[in-house]
This record gives sequence, structure tokens and C-alpha cells, in this order.
Amino acid sequence: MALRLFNTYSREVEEFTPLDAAGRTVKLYTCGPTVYGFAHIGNFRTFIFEDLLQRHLEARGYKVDRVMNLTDVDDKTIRNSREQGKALDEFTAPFKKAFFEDLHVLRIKPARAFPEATAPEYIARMVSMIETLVERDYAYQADDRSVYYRINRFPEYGHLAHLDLETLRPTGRIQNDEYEKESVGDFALWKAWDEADGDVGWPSPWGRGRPGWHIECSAMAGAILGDELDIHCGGEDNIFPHHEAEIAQTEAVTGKKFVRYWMHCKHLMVDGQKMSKSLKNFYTLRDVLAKGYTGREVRLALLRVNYGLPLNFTFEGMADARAQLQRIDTWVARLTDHAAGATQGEAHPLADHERFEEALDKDLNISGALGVLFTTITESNSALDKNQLTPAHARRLLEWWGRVNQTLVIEPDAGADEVPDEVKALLAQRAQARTDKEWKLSDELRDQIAALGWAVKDTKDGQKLTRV
RNA sequence: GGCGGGGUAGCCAAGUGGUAAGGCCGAGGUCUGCAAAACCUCUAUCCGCGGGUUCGAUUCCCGCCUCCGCCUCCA
Repeated sequence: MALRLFNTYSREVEEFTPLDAAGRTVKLYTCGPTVYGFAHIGNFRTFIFEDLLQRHLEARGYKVDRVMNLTDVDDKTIRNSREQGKALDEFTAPFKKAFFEDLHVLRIKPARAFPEATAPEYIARMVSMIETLVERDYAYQADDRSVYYRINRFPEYGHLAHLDLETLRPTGRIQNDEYEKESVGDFALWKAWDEADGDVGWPSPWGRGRPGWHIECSAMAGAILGDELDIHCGGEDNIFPHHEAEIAQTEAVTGKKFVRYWMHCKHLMVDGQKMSKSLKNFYTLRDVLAKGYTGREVRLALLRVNYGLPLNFTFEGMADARAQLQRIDTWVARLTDHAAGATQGEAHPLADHERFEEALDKDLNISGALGVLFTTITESNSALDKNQLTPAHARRLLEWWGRVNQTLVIEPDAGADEVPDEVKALLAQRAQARTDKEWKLSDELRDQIAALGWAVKDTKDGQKLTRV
């Protein structure tokens, strides 16, 4: 069955075929963070969705060439850096570093490139694109010395967002401001330097200034991936104006169709409202980790609802994710024990199917895919209870799980359950106590082990430790 | 006001023109020195409301209610 994805541009689920159908490489551009602070988990919901997309494409045999930009210059970044009396790059450096750490914690596969908007080669490309746009009459310099895109020159403008520009409701911001523009919808390509910019600015044919946000992505995507992309992703709030503007800029320069599939992740909500920095109702990843959750728990919590639906973030949801992982972990441990003797897998209907991948083929239906996983867990546990699974079957099931986990990436961290010697010693004493039926001593030892942060449980196969 | 997406059990959520996946919680059971865990089983006569089409609708159509998002630099 073919992979099908919802394309924001057509508003339809379409069969996916990459530009390079023979080579099976997919050019994927994903809008990254603006690094004036820590990214919040709403940002990461989008990045995790993109990671799922990449990994599922890979599971289906594609090679994914992914680029994620870092926006390291914009109004807020400049303002905050000046407030702190720091140079722009000095101000953004720690947030860039934190962002990469967070990606790692959430097990998001790094993109091939993370271009930064302020890198000289990209600034040069932005300037050159704007020059072309001005030459071709798609852009003009206004009285305020900034350069704007003339949206009336690009009839397609508004198509992606399904906005009729004639009926746009003027907001306060537009009414008071930017009267120098020919049309209220015209957006800035190059922003002329002003007082508030301090020492941030680059020379250009239109004077000192800095690029507008939209042209950054057009320039970096083009520089690294070329004129035509297979998939371009972002949060749904990027549809308008950001992605609309990217289309207008890029296509006016290249004359080619910029993006074949546009995919947008719905917002993360908190208390039923959009989580955003401006509403100050957001959690950073660090906030959630500080409450004792792990990266894989956050990953699953943000992954488990289909990207096309808003997801309301709650700590009840975090607890759900934790419980689900527990169920998966114990199942994997049980299979691993059972498979110990078998060096090779043996086919079994519970393991030899592609239903997980087939669910994801339907526009990344992760809920359906997780349903397949949990059904498989229940059925194989049941078969294990009835002694219907050989070690070789268990091995095969583990292989199946290995494939599934390539996409989900939710297994415990390596080394997370390394038992300290002290605990091991107590455990050995307790085993002896239990053999001797010295229950009081056994219970005391259990308490001592608990005090060291480990829970011991007595199962049929002896004592089992889990970290608390 | 315009555009777009939702409303399925206590919570999260899949899905289909033919009678409701899965997870969490809860209940019962198995196991167990105890405890905990684990595992198994069970848990929506019903899919926001009202009409219509149909042999049959949660699924298609119309209307309504309601929630959320976007409408010029927020993932």
C-alpha cells in the first residue's frame, strides 16, 4: 500500500511520490526555532512529528535529506540581546546549544544541516534573491527604506492559507503602521536599520539592514536542498504568512514549483488554549524534566496524538504515557527472557505483519499504529501465558519490535537500569533471606533497597528491580 | 466578519454505509509469605443536537449548538 499524506496546499490526502522517485531521496525542509529563549514543548511537538515523518519515510525505504533552520535574528532576539547588553551571537549561543541538547533528549534525529540565518553565505544569498525580485518588479523599496514584496504581482499569494486578500480584516497593527507600503499585505524582505537594531545589521544595495524572516527560509532551503523540495513542514501557525511568503519569493526567483507537499502540525494546547510564548502559558522541555519525567516519556506524550489534531497537554497525559511505556518495557523484558535460548527467529503471525507501518502510511496515523502495537502486546502475552510461543517466536517478535522501535524510539535509555554494586549486594542478601524464609529480614532489605531508589518485586522468576 | 479543524466511554483517542481499535483509570481473577508489580478478563445498545437520503448512518447531505486555530514575522 502506498504512503499517503495530507497536503495543506491541496487540502487533500495525496499519494506521496518524491521528485527523485528512482533514487528514493526525499528533500525535507522543516522550519526550526527562533533562538531567543528555550524552545517550549509545543515547538517540540512539531519537531517530533517531523521526526516521525522522517523515520517512517526511512522505514519505507526512502533516504531523507532533512534541513532545519535556526532563526537567530528577529525583533525579539535583537531586543532581548540588547536588554542583556550582549552581542547577538553571544546571546543566542546558549539557546542554540540548549536546543540541540533538547533534540537529543527527545531522540529527534538530527537534520543533515542546521543553517543559521545570520551566516554570511546565507545573508548573501538573501540579498541576491531580493535583488532579483526587485529587478523583476516583484519587490520595491519603500519610503522607510525597507524592501517589500509586492503581493499583487503574485496571484497565487493566499492559496496555501485559503485566504482571500480582498477580505482580510485589518488589525490594529496594520492600521497604525507600515503606511509606506503599497498594499497592507506586502511583507518585508529587507528591513532598514533603525535605532532599536543597535549594532545588528548588514550592508546591502538598499542600505544597512537585516533580512525579513520569510526570505531566510527561502534562501537557506534553496542553498542546501535546491529550488524544489519534496516536503516542507512547520507548525500550523506558519502557514500564513510565513509559508505563503516563502512560496511567493522562491517561485518568483526560480520559476519552479517550490514545494510538492506542505505538512503542518496542529498546536499543542494547555488548558484548552494554544501554548505560546506570548501567552506565557508554556512549558519548556526543561520544566517537564524537572518534574521527574524522562525524554522518552515526553516524546511519547507528544507523539501519541495524530499531528492533524490539536493536543491538549496535561500531566495526566504524561502519566498515561509513562504507564504505556511501562507496559511496553515489561513486555520487551519478558520476550527477551523467553527468547534467551534462541539464536534465530521463527516466523509467527504475531510478528510477521506490516500493520504498524500500514497504519502510518495513512497520513501518519500514529494512534492506529500504537493500537497495532498494544494489540500485539496483549496477544503475545496471552500466547506466552498459554505456552504457545517458543523462544524462537519470541526472538522474531523482538525483531518486529526492533523495527517498530526504529520509528517510535521509546526504549529506555541505555544504562538507565544499571544496578549499583551496593544494591546488588543487598539483593543477594535478600535472595538468601527468602530462601531461608526469613521474611522480616527480607522486608527490611526491601526497604533498604527502596531507600537507594530501586523497587524490588518478587516474581515467579525471582527478584526484579526497577528504578523509581 | 472571513477561512480552516474538531465534538466518539471518567480521561486520551482510532475507525467504518452494515452495526464501535487501542491506551490510561476502574472492577474481577491468576500469581504471591506479605507487599508491589506483572499478566488475563470485563467495562460505550452507542459516536454534540435536530432533520433528510438509505433496507440500514457514528460514518453521506442540510440546519443548529459548541470548542479550538489562522486572518501579516508565534512550531
